[in-house]
Amino acid sequence: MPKIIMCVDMDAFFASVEQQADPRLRGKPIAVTGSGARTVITTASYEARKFGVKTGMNIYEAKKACPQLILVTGDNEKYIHTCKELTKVYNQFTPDMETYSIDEAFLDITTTHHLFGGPEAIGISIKKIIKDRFGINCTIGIAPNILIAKLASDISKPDGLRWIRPDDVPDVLKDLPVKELWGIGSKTSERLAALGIKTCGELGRASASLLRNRFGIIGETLKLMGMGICSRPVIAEEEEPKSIGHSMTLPKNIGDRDEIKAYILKLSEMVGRRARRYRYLGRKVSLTLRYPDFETFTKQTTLSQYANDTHIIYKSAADMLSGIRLKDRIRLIGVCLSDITEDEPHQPSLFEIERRRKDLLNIMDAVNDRFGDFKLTWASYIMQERDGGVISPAWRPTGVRLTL
DNA sequence: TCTGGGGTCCTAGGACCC
DNA sequence: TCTGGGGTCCTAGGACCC
Repeated sequence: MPKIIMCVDMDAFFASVEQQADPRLRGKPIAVTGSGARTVITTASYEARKFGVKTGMNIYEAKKACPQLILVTGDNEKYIHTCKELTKVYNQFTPDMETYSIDEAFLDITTTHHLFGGPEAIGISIKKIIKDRFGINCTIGIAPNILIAKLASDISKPDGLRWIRPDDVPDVLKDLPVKELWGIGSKTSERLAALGIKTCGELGRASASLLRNRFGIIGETLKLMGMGICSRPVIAEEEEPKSIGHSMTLPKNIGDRDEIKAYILKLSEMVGRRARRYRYLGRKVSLTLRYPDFETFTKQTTLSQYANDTHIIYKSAADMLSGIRLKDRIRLIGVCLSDITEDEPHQPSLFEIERRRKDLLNIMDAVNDRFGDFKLTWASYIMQERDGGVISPAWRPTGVRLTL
């Protein structure tokens, strides 16, 4: 029996939430941005999109496209709150629900839709509840699998509802550019175009061995995607994270290593604190740097033991920095902890506690000695300054991805 | 007043081991 | 009187997603 999967995608989520919160913004071209000096557009309202304002644009570009654009600094708590409320709505219709991102969810309604009058009736209900309760439009796609459900919602935005039944799939895909499929980006579509494959129809008919030769293990998956086949299930349980990282574009490019290290310390503390809060340890630390010309590179090192201590993360990242000859000033710094495992709860011995306290004090002293300019203390600089705790669509309502 | 931040997955080459 | 072959671990980089 074919499954019935629903994709619920909020329309211009952050912008819609802001317009709902402030009636003066309704019907106007607005854009939500981050808080930094060199931020970009996170979400543009549909009124702003008409002028060509797009996600990822810098402020200058966006204002050029739409001079009357109203900029709103994102308020993550609002979006998280709304997202959590939305999951409650979805759970009225099925327990088999995956919060894929902050503004998108997959629902497997295969075994529950008959209780509510069928898939379309559920879609209509969800749209109405969300509109009535939160004042937000959403677009819903219904299909035999996630790939097609997502496509159905993508091609029906905004404020749409589309059910692609199994028999309709070939027709929908026949002339659809491959780039429209979830998982096929610009590079893959270019490589496919070089093989004369532009539409999903062509991809579905392409030679499996040719695709395997050119694309390796994903070759067959590509062909299946072209045919509208996808076996990825709706994953209701939150999975363990694979990495915990933070990065920041600096207010100004910096070349001074001590200044760079101060940022590395701050990012290490953000990473360590999040890992500790959710009881994860990691064994790999990576340091990412970006030059003004946007060249970006990463150094990674394996720790001798799993850890989530700020100073261990900091030390390995700072050591990696020492081994790098910088060709220019730095525009972005990132610190990431990966190879994650759960922290086994255990009673630290008195010895351990004492050792940790000493380590902590030592590192603080060392840091303060070195970066006296920053008047660095745990309380004043690292702990309190949070940079708005950027929310990303990779965020999930519970668990470690709660980066606030 | 150029270009954010959070992730996942895959590949490729080298070191090292048997 | 030339260089097997499989496996794992490691680092680096890239594609893709929201």
